[in-house]
Amino acid sequence: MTIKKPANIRDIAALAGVSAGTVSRVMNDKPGVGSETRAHIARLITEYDFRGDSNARQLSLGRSDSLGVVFPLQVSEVVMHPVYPELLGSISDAALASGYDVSLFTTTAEERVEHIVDAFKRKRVDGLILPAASSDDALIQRVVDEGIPTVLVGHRQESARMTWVDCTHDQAIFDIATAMIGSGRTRLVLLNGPKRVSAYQLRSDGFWRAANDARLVDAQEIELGMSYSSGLQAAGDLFTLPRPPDAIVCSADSTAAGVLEEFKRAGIAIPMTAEVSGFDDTDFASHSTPQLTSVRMPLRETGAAAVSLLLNMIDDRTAHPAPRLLDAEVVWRASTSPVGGV
Amino acid sequence: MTIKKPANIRDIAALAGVSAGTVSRVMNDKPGVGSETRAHIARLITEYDFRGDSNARQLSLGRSDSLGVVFPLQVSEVVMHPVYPELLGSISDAALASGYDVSLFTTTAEERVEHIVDAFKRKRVDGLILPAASSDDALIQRVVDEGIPTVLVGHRQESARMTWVDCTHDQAIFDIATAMIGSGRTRLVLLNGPKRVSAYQLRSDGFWRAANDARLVDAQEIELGMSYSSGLQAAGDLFTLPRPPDAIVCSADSTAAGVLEEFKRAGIAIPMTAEVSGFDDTDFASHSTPQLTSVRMPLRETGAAAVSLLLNMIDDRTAHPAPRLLDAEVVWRASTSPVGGV
DNA sequence: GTGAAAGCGCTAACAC
DNA sequence: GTGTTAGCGCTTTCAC
Repeated sequence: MTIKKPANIRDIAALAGVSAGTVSRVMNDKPGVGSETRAHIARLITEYDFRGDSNARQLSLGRSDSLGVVFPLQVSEVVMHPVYPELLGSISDAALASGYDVSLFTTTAEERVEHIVDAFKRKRVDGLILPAASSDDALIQRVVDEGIPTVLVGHRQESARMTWVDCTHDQAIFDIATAMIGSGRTRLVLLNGPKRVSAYQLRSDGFWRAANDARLVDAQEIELGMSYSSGLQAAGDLFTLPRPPDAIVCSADSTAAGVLEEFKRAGIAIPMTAEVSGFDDTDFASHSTPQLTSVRMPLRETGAAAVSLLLNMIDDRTAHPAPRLLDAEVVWRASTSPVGGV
Repeated sequence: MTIKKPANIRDIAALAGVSAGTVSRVMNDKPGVGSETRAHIARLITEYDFRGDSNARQLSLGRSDSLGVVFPLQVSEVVMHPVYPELLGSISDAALASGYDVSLFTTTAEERVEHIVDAFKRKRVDGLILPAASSDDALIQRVVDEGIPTVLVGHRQESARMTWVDCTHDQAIFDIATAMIGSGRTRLVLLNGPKRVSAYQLRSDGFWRAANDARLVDAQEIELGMSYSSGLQAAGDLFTLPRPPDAIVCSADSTAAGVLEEFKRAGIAIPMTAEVSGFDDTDFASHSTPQLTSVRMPLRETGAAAVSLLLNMIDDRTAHPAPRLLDAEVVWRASTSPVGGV
């Protein structure tokens, strides 16, 4: 004969001969229960595999213990594709470690913005992590208007209930471009994504700061999709010019891979005739010929920091945690000359 | 003077001079409300931007309107990396279209299995979509035991409350290998992922079916991680053999990219000396030199089908929808000889 | 067609 | 220490 499974906290209470309140105290590790009673109740909870109903708990508490994460996951050339899975994984891990679930929203398309705001208003999520936002993102404005606790990742903008986490894209690109110039290059090109995406704007900033510091006259920036094919094509185009570049800084390894391939086809020696760098430090970068200088972003730290800041804002309605700027690391490899010259 | 925002359904009811029940009927498009009353209440709801509290609704209804999706998102060589974002995006889109949210779980590691079961038992999710499962997955057993409505993606296993969606990995690889044999190749190699992952087992099946049908004696399968670097290395190793292969079937474009690169280094002509194929039909495949024959999986359809089957099982506790097998498509390109021989 | 009332299962303030 | 009580905000019978 099988034990009828107790359905709710009152059933457990009845079994233990106590009241529901006492069981609640035990389940939430609250004080005010005698150690024997506590042990007894704990045993019953385990025995009957009782978990409670989170909807009821959340209704009572007025919160959802759930974070919304907004990711434009559609495969798109615009988007910094390789970083998403890892970032998402790290956010999820960090949330879980703090007892939060992650609710996923996959686009910021105009018609979906209201769905995200709605999720907050209906108390489905307590706050938002919003990566890769651009300054003209409609969702940002709404989030500010509604006072939704929000942490931006990769876009630096603050307001009362909004802060950000980012890494030093600009400094990394500055360091790379400066090293290229230091090794004698004068005709630099940046193959960049669209600058309305903050991460790309920052890379542009770093690139131009390096070019201007060195009073370079031949630097240029080209905006394109961050794909293998666009790198391939851009490299082809550039080398039909009368004075082709001698250094190409790419905002993605995928684009750099296209450049490498086209250079191979065209017989252009790397790094002798032209230096090339990538971004994202993918598996490709460490195994291409030549190996590709690239930039490693601190993705797991970024995710963890975003969760930590957000929980901070959720727990304390008046908190306004300072933004976090983490270090991106340049991984120097053979596609650029050694730092500091030939 | 700003209007004090009505906090709950009773406030709206008071404003409309009706009872909460009536407002509830309007919000859920239920019959039994006069059209004038309905219009009036609808107007107030819009005016005050009232949404209701989903925790309360869920408590009352006993469900969460939320689907759990389990994705091992940690960057890993074992995992079919490029398909995840798109699959996840399509699941999310389909769920949203049916009024469901998506709750994300990022690992099936032993210690996390209970967390996922827990989420169901606490009514945080109504069911599970579980992609890329392998047959020895501990979560599958738990899910069956607990009777959690579940749809497997990429692993074919059924039980009372569990069904699956998959595509024809095996047939695609069979077609490719058969075409290679048809164009005169006799020494085929499959570079495959670990066979405990069902998708890789199926590719193995298709490969060996083709090899056996043709009574090939020189076919072999090598298990490795599905990365660029493992393709690079495997290709190098294979061509130190006395009788190197004349056709390499890869279970991922990333691996095929490594093979292509190594062949280029070694001066092996493709497809003349050896044919090569990939899987996933990434951007690389359509732009490499030579362009890469690859397999395009119906990812968006897969996600949509998974959601549809799952909602079916959630709505009807006795439903046991038939599994869905979708077609994977071989995209023939220059890295293999034309279908049917030279 | 609409209102009243009884839950859904939990938490927390207040008694004792 | 522990029980009692009053919600949390919604849905849904059951009257009228």
